[in-house]
Amino acid sequence: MVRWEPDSRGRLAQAAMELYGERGFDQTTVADIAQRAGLTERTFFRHFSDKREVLFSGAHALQELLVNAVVNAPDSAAPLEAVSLSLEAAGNLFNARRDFSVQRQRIIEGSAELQERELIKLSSLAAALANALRQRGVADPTAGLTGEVAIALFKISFERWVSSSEPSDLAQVLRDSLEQLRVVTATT
Amino acid sequence: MVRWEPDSRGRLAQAAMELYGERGFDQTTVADIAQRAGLTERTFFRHFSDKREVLFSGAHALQELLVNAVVNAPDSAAPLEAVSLSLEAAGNLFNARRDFSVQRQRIIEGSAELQERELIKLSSLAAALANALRQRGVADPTAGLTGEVAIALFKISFERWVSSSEPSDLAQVLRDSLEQLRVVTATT
DNA sequence: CTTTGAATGTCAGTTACTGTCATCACTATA
DNA sequence: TATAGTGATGACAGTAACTGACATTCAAAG
Repeated sequence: MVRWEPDSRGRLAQAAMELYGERGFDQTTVADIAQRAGLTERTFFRHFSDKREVLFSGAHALQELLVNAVVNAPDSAAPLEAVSLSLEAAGNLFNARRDFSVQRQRIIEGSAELQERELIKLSSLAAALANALRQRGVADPTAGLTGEVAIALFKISFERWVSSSEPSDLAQVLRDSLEQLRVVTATT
Repeated sequence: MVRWEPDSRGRLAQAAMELYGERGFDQTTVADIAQRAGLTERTFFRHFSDKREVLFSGAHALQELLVNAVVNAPDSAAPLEAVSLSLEAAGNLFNARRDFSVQRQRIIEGSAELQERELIKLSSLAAALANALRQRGVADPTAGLTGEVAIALFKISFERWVSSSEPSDLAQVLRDSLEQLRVVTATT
């Protein structure tokens, strides 16, 4: 017989997702989450730095994916092409988890606090992409600018992807958005 | 003789700026701020929705400026040109308050909470710009994308502008960044 | 002089989060 | 087998951001 039920962290994350979905983020206390998971409030904060972080624990993996894709892009790829390849890889990752993504996004849209956390995670991704580009020898301000533009593309595309009625291919939406960007920035 | 010293809100804002600058945001309590302003904690929260908002009360005016500039841009202006005019106007506004901007940015950089708030304000600006473009008849996804790109340009430019040793012209930095963007997105 | 009203004070309460110490089984090592 | 860790959890007190409810103040309107 085990001392404690296994996977406390996973149980906490699941309880949190359920409660955020049922009552909304603001109407859920950490005590509620801990109780549903059969643990104490203190233990929640040992696994997650704050009440919001439960929804963003995947950000680290996403950042690694994006950065690796940029670093491993062919030498011939221009900065924007490199981050496009990177976004494409991320797009395929999300395609496999569309239902989860939609549910999660619905929760986030219901809370300003969660939107703030989402934005700072995206900002961190932009910085990481910029760093990866610098590793490729891209100078500033191009590196920083391309990182920000990549995240802007991702935001717009992700938004369209989760809100479309029939499931679509995020990677394709991303390519379309890039094409739109090229049109918008083209000098007449 | 007056009932209370005048301009409670202004005194609170000044006390907050001073204390955030002296000890940092995290090391300042609302009680500290209220005491320095000669008021109570409760009164602070009557003037500012939370501890962070003191630093962002100017966001509304900035949004109005940006939106108006887009709406009033010549009909002949393409979407990206319209937001560029808008950013140019904002640039001139900030040029007049560079010292304040630098001080404020230093405070924000010292606190993740403040960075989150800054990002959601910028995101709100992007949405407002997108709406202004739609008023001009720009369709989605171009409107949303252009709004996000404008904010990306602003972020990158503002960052460079506040961190440069010798004062420069933010409007000029913005123009340079736009030129960089055009280079980055140009199809080879 | 009375009344009214906007701005402030007072105070109790909730909740996110932290620090500290105790507890409990499992594990390695003597 | 005994004993000393070790890692995860519980228990509990404390801080600080914020909220709601009600009292207070004093200028201005009547």
